[in-house]
Amino acid sequence: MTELEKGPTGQRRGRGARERIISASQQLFRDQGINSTGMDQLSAAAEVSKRTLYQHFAGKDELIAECLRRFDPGVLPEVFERADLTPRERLLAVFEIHAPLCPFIAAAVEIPDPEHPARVLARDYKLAFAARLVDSAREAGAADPEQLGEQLALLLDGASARSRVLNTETLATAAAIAAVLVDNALPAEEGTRASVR
Amino acid sequence: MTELEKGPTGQRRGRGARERIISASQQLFRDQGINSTGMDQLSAAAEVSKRTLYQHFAGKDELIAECLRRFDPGVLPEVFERADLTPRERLLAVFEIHAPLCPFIAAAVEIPDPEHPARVLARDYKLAFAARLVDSAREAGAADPEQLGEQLALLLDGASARSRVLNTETLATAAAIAAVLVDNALPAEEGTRASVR
DNA sequence: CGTTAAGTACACCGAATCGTGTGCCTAAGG
DNA sequence: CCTTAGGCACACGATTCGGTGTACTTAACG
Repeated sequence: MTELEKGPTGQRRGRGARERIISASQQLFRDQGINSTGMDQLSAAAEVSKRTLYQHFAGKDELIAECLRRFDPGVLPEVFERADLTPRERLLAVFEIHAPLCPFIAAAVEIPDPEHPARVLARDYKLAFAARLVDSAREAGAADPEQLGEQLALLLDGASARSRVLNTETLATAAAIAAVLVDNALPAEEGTRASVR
Repeated sequence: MTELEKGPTGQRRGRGARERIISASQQLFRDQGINSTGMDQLSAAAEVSKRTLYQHFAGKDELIAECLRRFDPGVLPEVFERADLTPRERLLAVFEIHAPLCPFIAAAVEIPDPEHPARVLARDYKLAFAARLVDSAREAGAADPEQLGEQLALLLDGASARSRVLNTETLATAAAIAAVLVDNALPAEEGTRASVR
């Protein structure tokens, strides 16, 4: 995962401060929230001098944005690549992945300014993700792919937000809804008897 | 609404500082976020001396909690009382009300500590609201009222969170899903041809 | 009238915020 | 070897944060 840490590859000079900063930030932002995490605490957690921190990132805002940028290749996207699943199964597989509060929602709520780079990024990500759902819906033969994709995206965000408030996992509820929507949107087919759970 | 403000009723002494504080807080918390709103700015906006502020509320935490407590009698609950609607229509009417980011979700995301009074309050509110949806679902004759109520609640939270991230209204998407769910959960009936919009 | 409670004005506190300036060190690369 | 870039330690600064202490004014009630 960190090819800079020990291997003499790429710009092999440093001791990999940048990577440590980003991963520490992602963790702290997730566990404590963005606003509740100070730059001092952050540099301590990353075992990086504060000076180095500011040599890599112009400021906290930029650091936040960079953290969000690195989240994409995390977990979800690979679901869309799974060839062992039918398009229909792929749409539902997204609702099997349990996760803490979506960092993009967190950023959008914690940061008031809609023009903040992190919020623009969050918006872009959500749009891109919905687009992927729409594509899958189209592949699956949905009657109205745009609508189904947008609907599934809303379900995911709902589960994420609601889980945070209730302190309880609510993904199963979203999955049940998704099953209904997919059944309704796809032309009648065998296997429609999918578990509503 | 404010019987203290001018009328010589109750503890009719003060000039109604408390009410001004709360309504100013609700507005600022909504517009700027909780963490981005300082007590100084708040006392200025409420046209109340900072000292008075702290004579009414032991601290910011308590003020936040009180603000959330006052949100309930706002808009939504009255939908459940509308006798001119069928139970079924009542379930769907909830999705007609456009609003900014739900303050309870906002608090749950902005405040890291799950034991914070405001977060406990948010949880309680969401549970109570879902319970009311469940009741309406039962009245409407849903096959599984608990499930339908919980599902509709998730849709509302999803629309709220997603609207914040996308900077776009997404309630219509949630309403469309709700229509499908209600149609599926209620025993076949005339009028099932409700607009999916 | 006088009492009393509500509100005011303003300075002040320690702690935390993001961010810098300075000088030194150390390891990788040629 | 020496150069050089990445990193470090640490003090500092300006601002803001939530919250207080003190002494004063005002208005309602009896």
